[in-house]
Amino acid sequence: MLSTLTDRSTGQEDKRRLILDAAVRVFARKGYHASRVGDIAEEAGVAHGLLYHYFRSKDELLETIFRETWRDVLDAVRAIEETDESARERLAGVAKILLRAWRRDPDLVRVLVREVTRSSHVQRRVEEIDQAFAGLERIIARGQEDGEFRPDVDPRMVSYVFYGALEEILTGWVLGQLEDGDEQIAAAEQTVIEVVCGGLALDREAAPL
Amino acid sequence: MLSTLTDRSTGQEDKRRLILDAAVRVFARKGYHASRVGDIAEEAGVAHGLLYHYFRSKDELLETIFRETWRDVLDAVRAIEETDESARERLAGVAKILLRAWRRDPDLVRVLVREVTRSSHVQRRVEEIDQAFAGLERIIARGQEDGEFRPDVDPRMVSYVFYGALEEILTGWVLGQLEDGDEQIAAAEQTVIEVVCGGLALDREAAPL
Amino acid sequence: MLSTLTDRSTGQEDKRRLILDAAVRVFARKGYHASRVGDIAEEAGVAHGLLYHYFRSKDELLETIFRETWRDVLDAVRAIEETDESARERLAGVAKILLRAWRRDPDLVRVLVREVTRSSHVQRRVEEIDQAFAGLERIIARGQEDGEFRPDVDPRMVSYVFYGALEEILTGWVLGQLEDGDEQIAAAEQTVIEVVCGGLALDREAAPL
Amino acid sequence: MLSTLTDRSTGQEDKRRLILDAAVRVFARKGYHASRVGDIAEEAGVAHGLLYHYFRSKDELLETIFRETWRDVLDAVRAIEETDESARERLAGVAKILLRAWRRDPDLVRVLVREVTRSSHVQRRVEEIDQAFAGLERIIARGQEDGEFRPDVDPRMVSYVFYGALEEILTGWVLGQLEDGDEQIAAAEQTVIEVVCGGLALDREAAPL
DNA sequence: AATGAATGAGTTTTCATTCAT
DNA sequence: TATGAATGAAAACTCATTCAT
Repeated sequence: MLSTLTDRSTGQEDKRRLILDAAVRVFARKGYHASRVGDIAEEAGVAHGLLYHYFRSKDELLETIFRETWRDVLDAVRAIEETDESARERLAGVAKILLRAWRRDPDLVRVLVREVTRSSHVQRRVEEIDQAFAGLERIIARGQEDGEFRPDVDPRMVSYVFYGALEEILTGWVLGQLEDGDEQIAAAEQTVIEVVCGGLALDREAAPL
Repeated sequence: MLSTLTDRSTGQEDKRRLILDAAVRVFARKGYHASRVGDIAEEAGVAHGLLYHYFRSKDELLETIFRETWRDVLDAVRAIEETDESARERLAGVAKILLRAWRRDPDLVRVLVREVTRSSHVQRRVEEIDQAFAGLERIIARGQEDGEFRPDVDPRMVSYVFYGALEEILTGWVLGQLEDGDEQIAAAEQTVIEVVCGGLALDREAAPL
Repeated sequence: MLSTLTDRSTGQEDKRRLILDAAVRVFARKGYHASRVGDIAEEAGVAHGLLYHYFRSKDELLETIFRETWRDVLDAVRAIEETDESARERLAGVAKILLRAWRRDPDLVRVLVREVTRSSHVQRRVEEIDQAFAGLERIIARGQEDGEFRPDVDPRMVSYVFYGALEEILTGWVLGQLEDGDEQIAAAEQTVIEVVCGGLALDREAAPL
Repeated sequence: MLSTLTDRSTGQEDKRRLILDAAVRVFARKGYHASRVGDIAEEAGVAHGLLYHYFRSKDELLETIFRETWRDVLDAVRAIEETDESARERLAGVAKILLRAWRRDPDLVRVLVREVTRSSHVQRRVEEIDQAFAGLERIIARGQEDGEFRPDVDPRMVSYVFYGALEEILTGWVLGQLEDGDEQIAAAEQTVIEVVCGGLALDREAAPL
């Protein structure tokens, strides 16, 4: 179920969803390129021709997975933006969503991390991703405006630092190079927040390189 | 020239190197999958059959690019480890090497950033990459032992945060979503160091999530 | 039509059969190795991709030709085994089937004779061939038990002598080194039977080498 | 050593012979088509380029093996023709040479049986083979003239029967479907002679089919 | 909606052969 | 003689996509 990432599952299991979920599993197992359309159809239990009733191409399948997932993330980030929390709490919220996705739906994360995030298929980072970055940037900028974060760093750059940190940890889990027990996942969240928000704290300002 | 990444160019231009360099250019231009073996041979000015004299397959070509590049990075990280600098200065050194690679050899960075997924898929993150991570981890752990960094975070996890931040910024440049003027490159270095090392500073210790 | 060898043609002409028949013609014309998959597809009037819908490889095509042909031969040999004829008459029946195949379907015989080596190389002589040999052996052994043939020779060895004689004659025809008019074909049958069955006659027993 | 077939080894081991012998071993092991020129060169311990000093092509290598072997066989058959033996003894001599070759040089027989005998490379049966057949035919015809063999069968056809029987037995040994202990080899010789010469005996004449 | 037979463009790889040294 | 780097023709096979049913 795609939407488990942010837990917005609708429960409806039509053929389209069947195919999409099968695609996630197959892509996770063999990688996008090594996955044949027939594999996905077989996994979904339908004829491979049917796939083309719902999706224009194999590529669109991947892009759809991508887009739908990020739409959820985007919604979640927006919801966080609308809370009354501190910037630090907001970033912690985002970290929690992304890192806990690994527990919720490892296959999906596997696909997103391995195939999409830096994919050259989806030539330009899909719009949704950019908007998630923009959300992060706004959270950070607001933190600066509110005097919570030091104002002398570019919030856009910091959003890259923050997102990159999260993604690298997910990658470590995907590739099995980082332990991913419940404790480690919690520790990961805390470390990222401690380090990044610690580094953004006001009294750190103007430290000479 | 592969070795420009860390400036260890030997000047020798044998056929093997010729092919490797051509591959970097072609992969950078069209992406690994869209690059035909014939394109690479043509770019190198040799018959495509010769390619198989030096490399087992198109895939081994990519793997070699990864391996050789990371071997250079690894050497550079080791050299940094052997200096008398502070942990912060050492991390700054690593950041400088990785981020300035974008200026030195954008094609190479383009390939490395865009095809990481393939390298890690095909051959689970080359050993050299792991060792570079281990170097980062040692630098951080030493910083903790020396009382420069707070001791309550897992150095391994922090190495992921640090490396992820750098990689994401490179990705931003590769995808054209982040400005990459000389100023911005310098700013990127400073921001990463400020934020991460700031967050690792001693007085940040034990801040509640 | 493959089955013309023993005249069991069903008349159904599905694509699979179309391809198989085309393969026989093309292999007969150019030899297995010199035949390109595209040639066969063209001869069959289908796209070459379709070939892989029905057969795993070019090799499986040849193997199938062998297997199906020998299955027919096997059936015919079994039918002969079930008659009330003398051993000599039974062997004559087998000789007739194999030698007259040259008239019925020269292309098929051409392929079988010229590519035996490949069939036996790739897949150690199809099971069907072995069973046909076993049938011959049983016919001969029965002839010995019934007192028709001398009992002091190994029936297995004799089946090789008998089959080898037939195959060599077919080879002579295929290579154009032996005349193959109707008369000669009849003479070949008679000669093989005369010589082999003559040599197996009871009063020949125990002749010193 | 090629010439072991009829034991005419000269003892000289020049590079040409080295390559030829290596080729026999490699062809025997992997089959002609699967054998690469490089394999043969490696087996011979020379650079593969050298092969082209002695032979025009890979094909000529096979043809040479073929031709040289059959020249030996041909000489042996001629020697037999010049003896004072009976036709039966002469045929026994030929059978002995061919069947015992399996013991002397199994690799060579393997190659001859699997790659050449019905090969489509050597489109036309090499002249030497034809001459060996002709020798057999003369022996048989002489047997008929001398009143040793029945005159009512075509000697040419009988030479095919005789040779085919021998070749099929060799094939059985090559493919491992026939036991090839010393006893069995002797039995094979005896069986072939008993059956074929028995069938050619005078009193068998005119038996109705 | 659903099927799966049919299509055919597209590319890596192999390997015999050549040739400069 | 001897080497092995260099060449390039040649072909099997894959698989996304279409479409008649």
